[in-house]
Amino acid sequence: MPIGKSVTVPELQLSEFVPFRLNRLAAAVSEHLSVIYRDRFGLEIPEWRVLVTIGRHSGCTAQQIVQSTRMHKTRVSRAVAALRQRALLESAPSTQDGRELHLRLTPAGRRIYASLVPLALARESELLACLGASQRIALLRGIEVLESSLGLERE
Amino acid sequence: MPIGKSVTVPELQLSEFVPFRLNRLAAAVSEHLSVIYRDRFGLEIPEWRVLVTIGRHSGCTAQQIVQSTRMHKTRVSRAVAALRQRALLESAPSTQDGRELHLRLTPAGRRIYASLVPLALARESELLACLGASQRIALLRGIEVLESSLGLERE
DNA sequence: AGTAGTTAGTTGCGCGCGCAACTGTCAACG
DNA sequence: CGTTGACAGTTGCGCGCGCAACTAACTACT
Repeated sequence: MPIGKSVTVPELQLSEFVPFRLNRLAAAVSEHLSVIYRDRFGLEIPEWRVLVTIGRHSGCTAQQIVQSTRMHKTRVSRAVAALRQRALLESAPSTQDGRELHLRLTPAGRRIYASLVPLALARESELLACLGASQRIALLRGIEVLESSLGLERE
Repeated sequence: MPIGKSVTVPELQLSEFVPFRLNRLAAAVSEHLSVIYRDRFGLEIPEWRVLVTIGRHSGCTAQQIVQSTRMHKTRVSRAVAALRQRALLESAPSTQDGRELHLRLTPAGRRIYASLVPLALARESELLACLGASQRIALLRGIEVLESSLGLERE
């Protein structure tokens, strides 16, 4: 047995720690994107997500938005209320299930959706433009593996 | 000119939209990690980050933590206050600059730090275990490119 | 030395979030 | 048919966050 401390204390450099880096990166990407939905249309992230989901899946319910976005149901509820307040969406009770509300965009909501989507997609392309084609594929593949490992995107 | 709609409205599937996926992934990873620092030690993310930073860079100032973590200075200030409250760190005014406070872990803080770091590193390894070696390298490389493209990790 | 501008850190305030509890509706079962 | 439990969606509450304003201390310039 050697004398003295033989164990080296492991070091944790936060800027190389993957969970921290992912959080910081996600925050920066959100900030980068927010000029599209916040500065130009006065939407916050929850509203933006709800708007986009309903725009793609007209007539869906809040519960479906909860499942697909993994947002808390109160967050969805409040985002829906805010969009309804601004007359960007309307809700109608389901005929089959009186608890559910089917959500649809109003014409005003569709107009915003139609102008927002191309801008957001362009912003995404712009974000990924710093990556080569194979780099981009590898990155997305890695994210995909992590997602399924963590049980995300189950539907 | 063709008759009818010739433009196809671009679609945005949230679950394939990179900014959304990054946010969702980062949240899941944080959740996955939080059992280490929250459930076992009652620390929240800001406290955890401050603790780890001071553990690595003893005597640093709050401002240095702000720069390296990119947290808002009020968040750092409150995390420092919480850790001081629990007697996990102590602060001493700088002799060169009376505005600065040099932060050090107390023995109790060092004990927590010493038990926390190996657990966190193990959790990180566990997270990345679903990736092959080359996949992992490619993912981290992609993250790195995005970080520098967004102006992160400037120091 | 005195003043103006800057910086480190703290604090009051409003707001959005998640939790827990609630209402109303549906399905199952005796 | 009435009761029980589950589910969709909303709301009251406490809390942590970021913003803006503040104090105190440093720097620069005259």
